[in-house]
Amino acid sequence: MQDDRLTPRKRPRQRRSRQTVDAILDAAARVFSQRGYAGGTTNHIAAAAGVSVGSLYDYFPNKDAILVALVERQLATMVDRVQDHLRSARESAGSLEGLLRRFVVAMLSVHETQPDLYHAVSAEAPHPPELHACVLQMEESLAHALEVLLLESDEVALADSDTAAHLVVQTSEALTHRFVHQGIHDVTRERFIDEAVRLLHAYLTAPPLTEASVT
Amino acid sequence: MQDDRLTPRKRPRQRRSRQTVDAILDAAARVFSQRGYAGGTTNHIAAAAGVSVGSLYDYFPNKDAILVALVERQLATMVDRVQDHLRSARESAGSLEGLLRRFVVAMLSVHETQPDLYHAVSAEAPHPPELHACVLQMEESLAHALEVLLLESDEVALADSDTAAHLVVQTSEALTHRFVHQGIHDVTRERFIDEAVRLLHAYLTAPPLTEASVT
DNA sequence: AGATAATCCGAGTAAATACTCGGATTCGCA
DNA sequence: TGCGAATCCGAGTATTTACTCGGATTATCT
Repeated sequence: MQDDRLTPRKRPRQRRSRQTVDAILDAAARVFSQRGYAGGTTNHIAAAAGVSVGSLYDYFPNKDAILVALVERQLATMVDRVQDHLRSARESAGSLEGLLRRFVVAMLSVHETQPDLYHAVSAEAPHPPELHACVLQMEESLAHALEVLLLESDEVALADSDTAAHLVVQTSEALTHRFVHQGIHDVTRERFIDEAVRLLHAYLTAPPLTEASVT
Repeated sequence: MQDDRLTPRKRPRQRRSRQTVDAILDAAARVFSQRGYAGGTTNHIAAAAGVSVGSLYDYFPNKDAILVALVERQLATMVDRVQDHLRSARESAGSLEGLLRRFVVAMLSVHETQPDLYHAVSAEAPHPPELHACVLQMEESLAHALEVLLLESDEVALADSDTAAHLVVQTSEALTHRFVHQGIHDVTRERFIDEAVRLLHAYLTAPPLTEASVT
C-alpha cells in the first residue's frame, strides 16, 4: 500500500466510533498537559478516554498520528477564536492601536487557556512534517486575516503588507507564548499587553530605514 | 546524601578525564544534531566520543545531566559571541540602527551555526528547571549588555529601559530562530534583517501609547 | 618500584512502552 | 430476526534504551 504513517487501519464510520475518536483526542490533550508528551503513554490516553488501547490503535496507526490530529484540531479552533476577535474589531471600526490590542489579547488568552498542553506539544513532542505544515497554515491564515484589516486602516502605508502581517503574527505569537511560560520580571499582564501593542504599532507606522544603513 | 539529579558520582580530576568530559559534550552536540534528543542514545554519544558508556556514566549521572551541561556550555559561548559583537559596535559608536543591526546579525548567525542542535534542544528535549534557569540567565546577560548601550544612545528615551531591553532580546531571539527554521515566503536573509531592525528601531524610538486606548 | 587513587571498560540487566491480534460485542440493515 | 460489518477489548509481546558493576588499565606520588 503506502507508507501509512498517519492513515488509520480503520476509519470511523458510525457515530459510536466518531465519539471514540473525539474522546481519545480529548484525553490526549489532558494527558499530554499533565504528563508531557514522552510521559503520556498511549495506555494512559486510552484509559483517560475510557477506551482500550486496542480501540485506540484501530483509529490511530501510532502515537504521532494522535499528536498530529490533536494539533490540527487545536490550531483550527485557535484560528477561529482569533478571527472572531478580529471580526468584532473590524465592526467596531476602531483605531489601529485598538485592533492590535485585540489581536494581542486574543493570542495571549489562547496561550493562557492551556499553557501546559502548548508546552508539551511545542517544546517536547516530535515535529513531523505534517505538524510543521499545520503550523505554517495556521500562521498563514492569521496573517491573511490581519493583512486585510491592515489594508483597510488609513494609519498604515506599508510597502509589503504581506511580510509585515507575517512579522506581526510571528512576533505576537512568540512574545505572548514566552510571557505566559516565563514572564518578564515584575511586568504585569496589562503592562505586557501595552508594551507589545506599542511595539507592533510602532513597527506598522514606522518610516522605512534610513538609506545609509541599509546593507 | 542529596537528590543527585545532576551531580556525577566521580568528578574529573586529571587532565585525561577532563578531556573525556569535553569529548562527551562535543559528541553529544553532534549526535543530538543528527538524531535528535530522543533518538540520540547515550550509547551513541559514548561511541561518537570514542569512550565507553561506563566512562560516560562516571561523569554524568544521567542523560539529562549531559543535556544541561551541553546547554550551559553552548549558551555561555553564545553570550560571549553576541557581547563581542556589541562591544565592537560600541567602539565604532554608530547609530542606534547600526547597533540593532549588529545585534540582529549576531543573533541570526548564532542560530545559523547549529540549527539542528538548537532545534533538538529547544523543541524536543525535556526542560528541567536547571535548563530553564540557564536560559533565563542568558537572556538576562544579553538584556543587560544591550541596556547599557541603549542608555548611552541619545536616540532613545525610554521610561523603562530594562523591560525594553528584555523585549528586544526576546523578539530578536524568537524572530531569528523562526526565520532560520521556517523562513518567511520569499523573504531573503538581507530583507529579513532590514525588517527586524526596522521593527526594533521603531519600538525603541516610539512615543508612549495614546492615553485613550490604555486599559 | 610499589602503593594508592583515578580512569576506563563493555557485556549485561531491568524496566518501560508502543503496538498486535484474535475473539467478543454491538450496530445497521434487509 | 438474522447476518455481516463495524466496533471494542486487553492480556501479551517485542523492542528499545538508560543505566550498573566488578574488574582491567593507567596515572600520581613517595
